[in-house]
Amino acid sequence: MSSESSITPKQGKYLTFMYRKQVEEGKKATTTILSRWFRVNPATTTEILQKLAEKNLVKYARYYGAKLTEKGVAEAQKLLRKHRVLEVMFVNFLKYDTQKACQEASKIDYYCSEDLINSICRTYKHPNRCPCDKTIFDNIKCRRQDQTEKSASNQIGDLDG
Amino acid sequence: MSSESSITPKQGKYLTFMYRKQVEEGKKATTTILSRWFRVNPATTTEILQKLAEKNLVKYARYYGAKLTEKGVAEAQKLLRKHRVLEVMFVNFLKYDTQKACQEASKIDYYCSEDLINSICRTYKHPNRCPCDKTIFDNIKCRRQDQTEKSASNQIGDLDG
DNA sequence: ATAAAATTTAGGGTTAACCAAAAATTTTTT
DNA sequence: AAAAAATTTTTGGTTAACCCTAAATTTTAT
Repeated sequence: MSSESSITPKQGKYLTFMYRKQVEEGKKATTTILSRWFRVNPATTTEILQKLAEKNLVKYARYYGAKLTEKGVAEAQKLLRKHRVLEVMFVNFLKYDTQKACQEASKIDYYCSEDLINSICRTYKHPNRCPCDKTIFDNIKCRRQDQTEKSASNQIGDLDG
Repeated sequence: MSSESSITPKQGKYLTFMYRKQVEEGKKATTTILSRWFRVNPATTTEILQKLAEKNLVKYARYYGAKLTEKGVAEAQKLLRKHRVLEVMFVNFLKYDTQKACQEASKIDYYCSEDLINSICRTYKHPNRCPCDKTIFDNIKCRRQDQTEKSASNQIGDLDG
């Protein structure tokens, strides 16, 4: 249930990077480009691409590269929304410049619950642009101010404050 | 450098839990107590305790339990500060109740940079109590509004927004 | 049609977390 | 003080995420 995300942090980074390249820039994210960006051996990139393919987030044909599936696009947008909503907050609330906002958002976006992001999003009246003017994808639940989330009580290892 | 934290997320959870028990409640966090709290096999707890001992965060003598070292206390306080500063923000800015604030803070505290936490802390004029009235430890750098942090440019795999 | 470049396979490695079962140690009962 | 019980540790695993080099394969550019 809830499956907040069945992908790993690194897989998330790959998805969002591929999204930017493919969807937003109309370019193709080749194995080389990915491996250079993430500074890993191409073999590592291939491996991750294959994992993403297993999860149907990417359509992968060897030697021909990988393309985000609908599911992959959705997942990337989910992550980018988190990232960009955080950026909005960091710029507005903490007066960060866009670059720093991006850096700090990158460190935690993956770990932020959708609920938390929605709260921030509502606070800022559902912004549709991040500080660097990229789209913040719409989220129906958020717009509905959906309180459906059961406040899952007694989480393991929580309450450490 | 900067070593923002050489401990793993789980190790961090252990440290903060032990801190609460030992320092704040004057009790002892035995292997059984820890393994029950984290819902893991006692063997797993022993293993983690040994790792913490290797890192000098805990003084560990088999069968006699573990105690936080000075270094361990410092590390725990660093993490608890992050946690509690986040709670302050969630309660004030997002109008979360203390329980929810705690839950959401637990998900990201470890991953938040000290710099980010300091920015939030400054915004709230260095609060010394979290919403559940626990201490927020002082941080000299933060009080000094220390801008020393080099904005480490070009982080690998960042800029995914 | 080759040579060069890109990509994948094959076969590795490390580290974090986890577990069950057996052994060791301490604690509690009787 | 033994025996029994409870706790803790050791032993010997597992899985998953990332990462690598070197060799093979496929594509591309000449």
